Amino acid sequence: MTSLFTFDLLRCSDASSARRGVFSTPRGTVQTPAFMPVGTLGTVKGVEIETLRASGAEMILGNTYHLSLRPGEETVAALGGLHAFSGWEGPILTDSGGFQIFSLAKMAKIDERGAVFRSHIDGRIVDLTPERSIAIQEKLGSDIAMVLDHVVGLPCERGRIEEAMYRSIRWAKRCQDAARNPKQALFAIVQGGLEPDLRRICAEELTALDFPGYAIGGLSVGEPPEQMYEMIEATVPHLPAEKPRYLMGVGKPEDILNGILRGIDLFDCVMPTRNGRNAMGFSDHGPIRIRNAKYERDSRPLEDDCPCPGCKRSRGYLRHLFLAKEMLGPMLLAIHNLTYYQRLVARARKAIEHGTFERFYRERLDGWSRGHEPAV
RNA sequence: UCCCUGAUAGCUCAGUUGGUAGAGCAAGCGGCUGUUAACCGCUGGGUCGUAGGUUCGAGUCCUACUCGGGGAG
Repeated sequence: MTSLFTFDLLRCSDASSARRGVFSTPRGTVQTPAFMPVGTLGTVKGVEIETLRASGAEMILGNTYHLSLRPGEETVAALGGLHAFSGWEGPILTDSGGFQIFSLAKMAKIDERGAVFRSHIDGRIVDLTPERSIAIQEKLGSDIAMVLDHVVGLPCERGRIEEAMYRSIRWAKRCQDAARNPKQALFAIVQGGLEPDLRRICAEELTALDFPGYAIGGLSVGEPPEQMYEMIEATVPHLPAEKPRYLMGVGKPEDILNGILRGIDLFDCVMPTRNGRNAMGFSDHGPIRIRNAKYERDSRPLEDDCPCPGCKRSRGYLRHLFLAKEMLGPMLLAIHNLTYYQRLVARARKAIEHGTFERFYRERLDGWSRGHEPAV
């Protein structure tokens, strides 16, 4: 496993925990810090493969729970695995279904064995255990599998956080024992809510189990961003420096830079695609709500220097597409946002290489907080 | 010429036995963080066709008129 998956640190910042690395997998390398678009059902919604590649994405996500319900991991395997099935030839990371235990909690019963779901599609019972999650992910054939974890919403009383955290460690061990495929790396997930000492304990115990990568989970589930940043700071020092660190489900552009500043290497989030479909475009000047009337006759692109296909059109045109409910509107804004996120992490990588990341960080946060651009 | 029927928000329409009006869509704005989301939420907006009458009180009842739809001759 160590030979197939390597993580090389090219440079670590002197002034912060930011670091520039390369994560290598049998299906290609990933320049870090990296942002991974979310492709829950074997597609990054509304974005074709070449476009996704052109946006700069190197690794994408898939989801164990969703794909096992539809079309089913056996079907994906029969069609050649998730890569052949979807057409994405680069690295794929599959989430374990742990987040769905949380987000579909009304339909799930959780105990030490695992979680029993009612399918959100047809109400059928789904039995998701650590072993089953690994078996599904091996059938899907992703390059990185995630351990099944127990996520709790925040804020939450310490007792429940602690219980879920220790259970997550035991489930991580069971996932590790169940994993068979040497071509698939298994990442562990640190839980512990907003309790710094629980975060530390979890990080240390998982580190002792020696995983090829570590994720920080259970954040951006209701807590203010400052608390999320504090939890990253409480966790990162207790993770092995030579392994990639993945902040799950995060986040807004400012969250990404705050994560990088604190030593995170990998990010994923639905925000660029979902918010894009919902008519919000990201930019260096903050969000652009393209439905707003002020863009009706705005001939400028979303961003002047963006190479994405959406930025070959005017804001007025993009607004028209949304008001007319044309599917191209959501597609173009999703593509723009993915491109924006990729350009953001690319700039961050360059800045780390040049030893100027902290300045880049301050300039960007300042630009977003000013929140407006020069008048037309 | 007569009879019937309709006129309520920008649009299509609800409005119980009379107690000064609602919905959907549209519009404006906001939210979205390991996707149950091309989704969800909030807001604005109407001298109830016009003029009279009955009534304590009329979008609701009566009369006339205007405009639209249907029918008879």
